[in-house]
Amino acid sequence: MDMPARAPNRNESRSIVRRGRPVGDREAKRADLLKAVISVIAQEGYAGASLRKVAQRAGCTTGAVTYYFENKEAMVAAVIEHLFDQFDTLLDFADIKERFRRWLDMTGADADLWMAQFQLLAVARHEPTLAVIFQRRYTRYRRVLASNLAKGQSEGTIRDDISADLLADQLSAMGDGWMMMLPIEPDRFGPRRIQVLLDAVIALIAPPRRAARRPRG
Amino acid sequence: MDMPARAPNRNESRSIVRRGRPVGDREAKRADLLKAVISVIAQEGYAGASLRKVAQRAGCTTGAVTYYFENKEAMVAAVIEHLFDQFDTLLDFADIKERFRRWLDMTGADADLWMAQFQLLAVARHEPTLAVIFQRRYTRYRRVLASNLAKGQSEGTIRDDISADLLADQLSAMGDGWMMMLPIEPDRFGPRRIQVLLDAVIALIAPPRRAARRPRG
Amino acid sequence: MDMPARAPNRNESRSIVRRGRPVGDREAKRADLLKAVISVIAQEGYAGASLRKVAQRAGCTTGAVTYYFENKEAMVAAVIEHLFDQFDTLLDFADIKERFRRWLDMTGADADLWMAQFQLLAVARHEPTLAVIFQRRYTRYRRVLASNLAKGQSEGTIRDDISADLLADQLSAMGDGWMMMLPIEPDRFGPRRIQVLLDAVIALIAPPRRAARRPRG
Amino acid sequence: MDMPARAPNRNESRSIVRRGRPVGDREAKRADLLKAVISVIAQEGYAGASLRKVAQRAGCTTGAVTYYFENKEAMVAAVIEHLFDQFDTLLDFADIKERFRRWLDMTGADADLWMAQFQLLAVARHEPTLAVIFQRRYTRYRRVLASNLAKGQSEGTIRDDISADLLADQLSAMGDGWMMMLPIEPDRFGPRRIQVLLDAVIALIAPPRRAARRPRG
DNA sequence: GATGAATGAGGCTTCATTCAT
DNA sequence: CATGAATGAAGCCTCATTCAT
Repeated sequence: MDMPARAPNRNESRSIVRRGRPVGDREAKRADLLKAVISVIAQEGYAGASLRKVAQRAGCTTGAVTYYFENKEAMVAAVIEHLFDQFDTLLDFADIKERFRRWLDMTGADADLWMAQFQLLAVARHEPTLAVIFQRRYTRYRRVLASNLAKGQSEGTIRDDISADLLADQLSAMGDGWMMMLPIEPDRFGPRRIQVLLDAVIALIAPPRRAARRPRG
Repeated sequence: MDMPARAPNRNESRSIVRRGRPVGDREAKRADLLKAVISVIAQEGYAGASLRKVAQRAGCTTGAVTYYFENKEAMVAAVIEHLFDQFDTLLDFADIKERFRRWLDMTGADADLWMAQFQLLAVARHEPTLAVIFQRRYTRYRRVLASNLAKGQSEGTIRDDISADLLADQLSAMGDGWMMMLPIEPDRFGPRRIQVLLDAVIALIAPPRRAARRPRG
Repeated sequence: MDMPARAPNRNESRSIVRRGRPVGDREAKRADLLKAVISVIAQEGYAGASLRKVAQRAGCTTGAVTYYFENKEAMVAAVIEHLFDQFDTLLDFADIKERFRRWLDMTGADADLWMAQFQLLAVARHEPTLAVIFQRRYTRYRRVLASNLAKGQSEGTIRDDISADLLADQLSAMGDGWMMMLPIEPDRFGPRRIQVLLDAVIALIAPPRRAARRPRG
Repeated sequence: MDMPARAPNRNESRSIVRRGRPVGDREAKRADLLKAVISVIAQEGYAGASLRKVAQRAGCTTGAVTYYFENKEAMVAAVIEHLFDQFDTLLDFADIKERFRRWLDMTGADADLWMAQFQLLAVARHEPTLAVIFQRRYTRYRRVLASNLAKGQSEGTIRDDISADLLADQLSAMGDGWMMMLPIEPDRFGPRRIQVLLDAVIALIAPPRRAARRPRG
């Protein structure tokens, strides 16, 4: 029988332990936990993101984590959805330059988001459940991006010799590639360098300059 | 112990090999093990790449693996070097189109290499020892790529309104981004689609059309 | 990365810990473990038979147990087979009385066997893998018992108004029932009482006295 | 706390029930919970009978279970008493054949009772508190059975060469043995086979035929 | 030179239990 | 009355690593 030894009397129990039903709002606590997970994954890698460590960072016990998430897998899935929710806010900025600006800001301020995203992408490769989420949300992301680019093309601010669809694909991949290298070569991604990279992207997708008319004599 | 802990680069190791003497089973066995590691990482993810599984795939015992590699970390380091050795062969093709062609081939034939590379990149994020290797070899890779692009610029086959250095950075990132999504959305990367993507890249870095518009006129 | 902190140097390690390849015979050690499992199950019940406790009783670590048995389930399956192997030795005694005598002895000396058997039977109810083993071996057991009884019937030492098959079924069930109550009411199963019970069984399956004398006429 | 920890026997509880007042939801809810526990134990085994699952099946929260039962142990004890209350109804049928008939019916209709009984018997082996209950109630059960058999002996319908006490013991064990195998080999216990088994039992305890031929003359 | 038995830490999960609300 | 958030121990298992043979 797996009845553990009697729980100690109240006198015996650790003095400060808080038991019983606490106040908190369920959703709020869940959000806190998600933040803790992202933070741990970003800073210690997915392999280091044990439930214990997550609980520790969130300031609760392991049991609490498994109380809010059925599974580790479910927890990670929730994290991925949460991350995309954050990234989707980028899409609200129709202007392509403004969006890159925002992106730039996030790289600095919410670096954890990118780090975690990258780690999870690697994990998702072998976890079909997670892969499905990535497919769904990435597809949506690229679709919006493409439609923005198409608008830019019709306005003449984006080159139109490459379809908006392909451009979206290329830009998305480029962003991912940087996100990927960012943690490995942080020195390469100081604010100034990022600015330069973004400018180059703008140039890359700009319509052929009129200047191009006389480049070579 | 008289065996080297770190896997020397190919260049270094070549030079130390005793001339007249057969290279011995040691190096061969090590190479077999490296292949096994890559295969396991590619197919089961880094998390699934236990020494046991590696040994199993290589058809030997766990002891053998720890005998040939001082450490798991040392083993992984050796794998990374090995992977870059493979990728470096891409750089032998000076022509940009030809290189993309090769890249395309590798994506299909040696898909394991990409998968493993991606997995290890994620791991390296939190393993300074491994991160250093990536920095060193990536930098070298981009330098060669940039010099190739510079040559293309001077020959007028590559647009020169963006510095070769930045172009190399962008292309490298784009390639990484695709490598990253390839395992997640394999359907998006059928041979035909890849062809289209590569054509678009060529267009992206080509000199502005006007030049292209009236070569035939 | 889940490389644990470096293992401590030999100097630091616990003084008496034995590492490296030991001498023992694989099968012998496995048998020892099986005995430990039976002992634990018998004395603490199946619920109390944690791998930890088994290892403790066997004088090794938990890891060792999982080294010898792929699973807890596999371990339990091995135990069941082992138990039936022991019980099968009972079948070597063709004479019905002699067999009961042996059975009596086992009840006293190897009481652990019965206790464990009972516990495992309860568990098997909800573990198909284990249930299959019980079915197979119980069927075999009853078949041999029935053939022994049939021989007794043809020799006139066993009543023949009930088929040997049914008698085997009844006796087997009766034995199981006692095995079941034995741990609950040990006081009811002292040597003397068991003797009485067995005598009663002999009487139960003996040919009707008068009828045997002048069968039908 | 003013609620009773142990579940009183039916007889006892009946007497304490306040006369004029409605029995209240409390007892009803408790009974519902008991049914849920039995159902869970029968279908998932004792190991699977967590408080959570019980609550789930009863359609209430975990807290409710611990509210109605001081302990898991107390809950289980209540279940055992409840089970014996059910079985005791068998004893109301003095006629031996009629009782077996009833027994047969229960095997089919209330199979859960047997399954749970068996599971709990295994658990009780190592839980003195529970074992005591089994001893008390089993003893009572056998006493009534023996007195019934003694009556049969005096009426000449039961063989009298074996004491009623021993016969009760044997029959009880046989029944337990079948109960034990029933979940393991359900195929062996179809309605027809059970009928045959019961007939054989009747034959087993019947007086030697010759006597039966000329009953009392 | 190679093996593989054994270790022990740590990961995920389940569970009975407590108690503020 | 009744709930359900939170606890913390324990269970099973996997793994990198060590080392006698």
